[in-house]
Amino acid sequence: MIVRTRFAPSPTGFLHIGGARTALFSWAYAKKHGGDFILRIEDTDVARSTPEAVQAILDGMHWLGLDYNEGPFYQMQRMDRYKQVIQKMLDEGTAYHCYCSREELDALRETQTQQGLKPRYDGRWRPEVDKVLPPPPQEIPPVIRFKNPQSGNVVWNDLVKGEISIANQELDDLIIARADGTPTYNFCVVVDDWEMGITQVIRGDDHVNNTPRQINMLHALGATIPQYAHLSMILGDDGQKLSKRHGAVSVMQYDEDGYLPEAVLNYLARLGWSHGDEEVFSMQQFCEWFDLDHITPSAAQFNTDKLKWLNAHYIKLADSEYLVGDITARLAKLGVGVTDKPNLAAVIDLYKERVHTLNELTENIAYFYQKPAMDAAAAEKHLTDDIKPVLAALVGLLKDADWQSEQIHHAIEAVVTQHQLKFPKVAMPLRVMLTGIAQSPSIDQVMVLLGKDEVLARIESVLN
RNA sequence: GUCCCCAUCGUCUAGAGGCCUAGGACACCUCCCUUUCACGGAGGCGACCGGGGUUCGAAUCCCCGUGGGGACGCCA
Repeated sequence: MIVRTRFAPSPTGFLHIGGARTALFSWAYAKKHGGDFILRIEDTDVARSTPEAVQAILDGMHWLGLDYNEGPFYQMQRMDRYKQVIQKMLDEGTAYHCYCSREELDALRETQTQQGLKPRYDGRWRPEVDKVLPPPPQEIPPVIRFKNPQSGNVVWNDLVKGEISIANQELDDLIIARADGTPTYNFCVVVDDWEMGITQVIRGDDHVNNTPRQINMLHALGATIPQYAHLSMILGDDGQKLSKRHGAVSVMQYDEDGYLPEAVLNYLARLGWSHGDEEVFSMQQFCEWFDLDHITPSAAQFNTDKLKWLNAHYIKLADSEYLVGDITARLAKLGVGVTDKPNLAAVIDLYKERVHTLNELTENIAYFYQKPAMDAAAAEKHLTDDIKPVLAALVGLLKDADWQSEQIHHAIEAVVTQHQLKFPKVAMPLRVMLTGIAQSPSIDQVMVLLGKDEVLARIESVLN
């Protein structure tokens, strides 16, 4: 049987890190087994779903490179089909009308909670043999409920958590269609997973409690039950639950913050899943290795430091020419226009082994394209009066130098020897004058890229 | 409250009864490299939640406890 997995977000916000990992695992599982990965937008909550959120999810998927074989399907466009199935269930007696008002339900819940009971529908409109139902009140438009089995257990072998068993007594007759006729989440999922031929449902473990209800409905429809794999949640860096109020950010924020999708993907792959001691691997390798057996059933705390480490790794690996477009855009955001004088790819080459994010890279190289503001503390420490004559002497040598890093190095060596100094004594003030700060790559290489005119101009503007 | 789930270094994890004196990675510390800062290299620190079983033998299996999380919507 061909593997078919799906990612089914509701468009009520951006694609966050947890959703991204769920999507990644579903995607990888399909790839691994040569199956299909389907994107389904669960937009039946009309009040909260927005087209912007749909776009945000699509953008996130695209940035990560999670492509889908089918979809996106929109549940709102499948209303007719849901209604047909509901009618079928009504006809077959596996669903029924319930005329409870919201107020009545609220009151019921309150009493149960006060009594220390689990709040659930008491089945007052559930038809039974020999049970006499009251006449339907005219003023209340009914909802439709699923007639859940009342005894026995629903048991499934969760591909991540192992066997899970929930008693039907714990479940109540859930609403599958609202008073206005629109079907609800648990029902749409059932119909869609069934009709889309989903073989493995890989989703967040906040759905564990929905699973027995869905299995019961699947049974009522005579559908095949897919396998389920419930992924544990991802906690924030501080170990706290991620929420809109606390720490949850769009995956696109990582783009914004200077992370490469390769790094985010690799990081997410290792969060809750492992393949022995492997830490760094491509998505192709991941798809070959991926399995549900090695997913941790416990929640995982996000670790930005490790993500940064991976990001640094992928930045080092990245082709500098390839990064030019991205870095140009990031520089523009800082108000820095790239010129062709120092070749940007060459500048990136010089810096990409030293940074953890593309933003860091961008900030570090800005001085190549605009005069840097000089760090006062660094200037005070290194750019002392006694060194200025030495620098003036260096300027003289530099003017005649062939502009290669070796020649520049020789020039510095020459003044260093002549004045009986250590190399850093001259290199440090040069750094401060040229880059604004006391840390940079080899100063001669910086000077090569900066160009003779610019180097002399920056030095002389300080000396004069 | 009820039900469900989870539990190895600070963090992500390896571990399917003897391979465990518990391995790797991030972070941290030390040293090396060095023209500063990084990068890189070599070391170091650091964990099986507690208690009972089962077994010749348990991080691994079972039970109880404790702690954490999730779910209990005409949200998804």
